[in-house]
Amino acid sequence: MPELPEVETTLRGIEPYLRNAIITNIEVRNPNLRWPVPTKKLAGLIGHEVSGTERRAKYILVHTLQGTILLHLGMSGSLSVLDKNHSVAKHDHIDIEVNASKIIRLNDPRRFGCCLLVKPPVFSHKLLANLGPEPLGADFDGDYLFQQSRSRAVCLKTFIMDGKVVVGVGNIYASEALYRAGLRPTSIAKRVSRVKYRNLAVAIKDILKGAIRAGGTTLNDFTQADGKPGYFKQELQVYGRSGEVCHGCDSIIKSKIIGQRNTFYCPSCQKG
DNA sequence: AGAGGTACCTGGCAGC
DNA sequence: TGCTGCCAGGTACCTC
Repeated sequence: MPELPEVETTLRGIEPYLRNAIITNIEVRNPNLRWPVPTKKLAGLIGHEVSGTERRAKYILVHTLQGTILLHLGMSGSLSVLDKNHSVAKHDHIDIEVNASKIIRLNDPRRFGCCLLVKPPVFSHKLLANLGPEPLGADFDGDYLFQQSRSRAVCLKTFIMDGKVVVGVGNIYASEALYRAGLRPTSIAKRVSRVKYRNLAVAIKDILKGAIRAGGTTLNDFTQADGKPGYFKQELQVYGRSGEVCHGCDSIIKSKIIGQRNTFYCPSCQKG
């Protein structure tokens, strides 16, 4: 479900409720996420104030002076803001209650997400230490991609989905960015030119910004923190469209498994 | 070092 | 209606 735009959309939805809020309770109904949820350690945050929130890659960080809650939504997770005492549904694993009035609720059917407590220095944590640059940051551009790719014999799509290269480009937006840049997902990363990487970097930024503006992509079950769907699905050019006509020419969109993930492209528009 | 495969888990859907 | 098999937005970790 969530790629970078969905995580960013989620953070924007919950941030107003967390800003300077006092954590008044943390309820863990099911600690069996990707890694065991440290219920007791999290309880140590009760009574303390949220000092800030941020996103790094697809992680949401909720800072307090006692430690940082590190949240990941995995494939199927979502966070929503609800009134305290809102009824509990299936897969509602964790509630973070703030100001004794609202709860930030994690629902994650597949339980690939995580909720950990990290002590400073937060960015030295194993999960954060080796991440590549943010795609929307100034240090991510075509020259960087070109330089990183010189020793890489993997498919271009696998390369841009590698979190050590750049974070936040998941399966949907990888296909979309490659389409926008006119590049074949199966091209070998180290054989792609600097000029093409410049186009690709711009395409990645544009796609992600557009998706954030639309509130993310809702395929089956993604909703923003207020329960509304994202509207980027209408703007998808290739993802999920195999067998349909390309919006840019008369060709039929194809799909191919690359790195165990379904990949969509136009054989005519993407020759690079 | 880099490439490729496996594992974690539930739910929805197509096909029988 | 119910069963089976397949697919799904992520990514750490293992082996080669």
